[in-house]
Amino acid sequence: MNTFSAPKGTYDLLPPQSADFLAVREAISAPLRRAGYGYVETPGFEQVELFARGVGESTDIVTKEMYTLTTRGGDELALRPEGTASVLRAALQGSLHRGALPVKLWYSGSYYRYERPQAGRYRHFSQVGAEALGAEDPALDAELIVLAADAYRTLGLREFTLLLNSLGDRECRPVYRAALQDFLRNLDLDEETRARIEINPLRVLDDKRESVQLQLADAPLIRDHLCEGCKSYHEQVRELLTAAGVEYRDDPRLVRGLDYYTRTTFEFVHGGLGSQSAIGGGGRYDGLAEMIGGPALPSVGWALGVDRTVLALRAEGVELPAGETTEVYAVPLGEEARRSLFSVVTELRRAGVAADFAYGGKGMKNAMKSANRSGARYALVLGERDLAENVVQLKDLESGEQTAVALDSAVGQVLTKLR
RNA sequence: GUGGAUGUAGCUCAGUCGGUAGAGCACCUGGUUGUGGUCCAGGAUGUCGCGGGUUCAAGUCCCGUCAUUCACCCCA
Repeated sequence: MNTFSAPKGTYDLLPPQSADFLAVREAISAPLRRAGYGYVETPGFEQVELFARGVGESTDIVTKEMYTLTTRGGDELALRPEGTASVLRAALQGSLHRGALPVKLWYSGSYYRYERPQAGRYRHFSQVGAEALGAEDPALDAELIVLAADAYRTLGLREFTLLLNSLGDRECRPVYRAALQDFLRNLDLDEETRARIEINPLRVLDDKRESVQLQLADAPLIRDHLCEGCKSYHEQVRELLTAAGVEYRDDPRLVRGLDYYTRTTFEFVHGGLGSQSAIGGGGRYDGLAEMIGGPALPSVGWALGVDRTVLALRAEGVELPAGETTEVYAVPLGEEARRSLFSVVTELRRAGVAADFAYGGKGMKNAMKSANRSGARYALVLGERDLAENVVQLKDLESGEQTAVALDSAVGQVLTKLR
């Protein structure tokens, strides 16, 4: 038995399932690259303060879910719990915001949160994200949402819903916040929730407990408190989405767990994951750059959960196309054959053919079994008899037909057969 | 942090009333001296999560513990 196992809440990605993850990352990122988003990669850890100020001191992410550490030099660091704060920090540090705006960036990586593991919730998880920095334009919000929805569709995902809301801006949100607090303070709630009313009242709307939801029926909604600017901005985003054929559902209660969101807020939810239904989400964060010490830089972005998207695809029974499969499998018999065939395989690979080789000195029978399992269409069999005649046996594994071809024309023959 | 469920072969699981373990799949060997997928024959594999208790006897009953898992909370 293994002495070690992956830490709680983590898992290893192994073949063949790992191919699904690569396919999901590719399907999400390819459209971003085509839409002018450049690749950005930031460290796996940052100063704790960046997340505390960026994500929000009052959020669960910062107060109880970060993996923090103190270096020998005394720096307080945290494994990144999300991507936006890091990417914005990197863009500011690299002065990208001094060039043409918006700056459009995409990224893919691992994130860490210390939470109780559960279906679709891991301590180490994988996201692909996109951020568009430095422009206040409803079309930019719409662009990102359309790119995400289209990526899901391309993967074959069907049963997801896009929830849309506006959280207002620094002008109208405080007014709403106060109105909501007045309402919430009169409800019958537990101590922890009462505390939340004072720190982050909007998040109370997100409570799933029925006893809480029943009391929230008449809660004031942000949409009735939006200022003219926010109202018109949100309306434009909605129109652009509709024009693009992207379906959405207005959800006036949609709140996100990160404090930096303003105006447009959205979440993609899927019913097949158990209780963790969000497969992706994001929104506009016009004040974040200033919160982490930069200039005003209105921005919008999202992150899609790779693990959760894979779970959603499995829940819908979507089969992703398999990745690279072996086309030709080489079976050598004996030392001399091994040397010759190895060169053939190398040449095939250099010519772009997916070729594999029976390593480990297997017997004929075993080697053929491996050839079969590799999924290869053709096998190349080389033994002493063939060497004596300077030929190699080219076998079609589907039909079982086998023909001898000249050893030095083998690569060409295989290429002709395959193409 | 709170609550529920489950831990038996590599995987999925069965195991009756307590009598020291079984199936399917996968794997290996042979049937075939140099030919796979099908078929046939044979084979290997277990700290029954761990520790303790009850008992003549524990995979089975009791207690503890660890792990996994689901839900709350929170979020991707």
